[in-house]
Amino acid sequence: MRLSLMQKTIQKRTLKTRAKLIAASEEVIAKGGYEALRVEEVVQAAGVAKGTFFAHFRDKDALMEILIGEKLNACLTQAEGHGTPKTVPDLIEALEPVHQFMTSERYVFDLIIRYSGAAAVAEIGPIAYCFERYFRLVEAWMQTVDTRTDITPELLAEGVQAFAIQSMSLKYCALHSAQSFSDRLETYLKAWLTPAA
Amino acid sequence: MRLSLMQKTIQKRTLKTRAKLIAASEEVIAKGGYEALRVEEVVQAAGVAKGTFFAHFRDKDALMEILIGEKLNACLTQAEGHGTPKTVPDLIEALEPVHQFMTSERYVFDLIIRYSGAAAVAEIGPIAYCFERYFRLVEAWMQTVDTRTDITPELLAEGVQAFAIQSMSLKYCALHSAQSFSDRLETYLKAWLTPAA
DNA sequence: ATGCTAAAATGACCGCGGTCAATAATAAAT
DNA sequence: ATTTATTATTGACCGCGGTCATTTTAGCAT
Repeated sequence: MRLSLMQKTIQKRTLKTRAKLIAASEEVIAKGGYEALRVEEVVQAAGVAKGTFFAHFRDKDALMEILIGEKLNACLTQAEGHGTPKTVPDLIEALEPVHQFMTSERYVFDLIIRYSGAAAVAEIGPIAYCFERYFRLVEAWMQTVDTRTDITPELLAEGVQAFAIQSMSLKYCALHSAQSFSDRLETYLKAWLTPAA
Repeated sequence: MRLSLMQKTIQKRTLKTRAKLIAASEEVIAKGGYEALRVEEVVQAAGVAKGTFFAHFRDKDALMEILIGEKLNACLTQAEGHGTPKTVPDLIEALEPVHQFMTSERYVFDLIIRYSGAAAVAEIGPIAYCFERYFRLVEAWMQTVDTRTDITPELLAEGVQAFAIQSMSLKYCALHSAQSFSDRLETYLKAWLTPAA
């Protein structure tokens, strides 16, 4: 007999259904992008009922967090493989895949920003995890790039993140479309990492 | 007879209906906050049909932009009245009403971020306008605060904005709740405005 | 006053995310 | 193999934002 405090056993079919849902979602997204995804379309493609979807994911955003988080992680892995950058342009180039994906769709950018923070320490979501990973990566790089030394690498990295987000935001702002994303970020980071006065 | 190219005349009742809708919205928000606002509740309180709402506002977000933009403008006016700040803590104090309102509700913060950029130069929305105003205000202050001089006040102001947003974001992140909003922003701004190396 | 036309208001309707009581399938115990 | 307790699935249903063909009203011309 099972003890009352035992954790609920997960049936094999649960994993299969979940995999079907994820696969169907990726199919739908490959066809029309993230924004156009409809839960009804996903469950139809997966061959399950609508209620099943919400038994596997808290809501539509939770699925998006997983899918976008996966992609983001792949981009971060790619960035890590770039080799430690030595200059600001090099740093920007190394992070390019990440920034590229984050601004691939307005919907994606907004969702990432919305879930970039962990609502509770206990349950850090996929995207919050990616932000932490981005931060740690840049922090490590800060010791190889030739920067100012009056503040900690941690603070330097937080600043890089802040300026990267600012630059991405301005990509969607018609008032500041004179400069390209890379140029703007370069201006910011030079001023942040190597101040002259 | 009216000419075909004449602009459509606006009837008096249009203004009255719009005013009723705005007033009803403010009432509803005063009761339960921005997030809990339901269009159905607003139109019921205003005594009009649902379709009327959407004849006056493109969508629910458009109404929110107007209402939140109004509040933001009031906060900015208050900030302007504070007198030109001379130190970083003073700068933070001067901007406090603005930051306070922006983080009064998670829903409000997300909406502000989402509409902070003007989608098209032609149609700059209320919130994008406030961002521009915030930026100009800080830019002007940059000439009185004792800062580094190697970069333009414009760039300095953009950085202040970026760090303010970063600090507000982290307010909603349980992983970084050790520091308070003001302390974190102060750390950022000191490093940004008065680098030591 | 009356007729006419453009503007404004209406509410039934739709799309889509999300819920939940009922039902089916699974795995363990006998 | 049968029973039983638990987990997974189902689909009718709801809430709420948004649409649009139809109706009502305002304002001008006669």
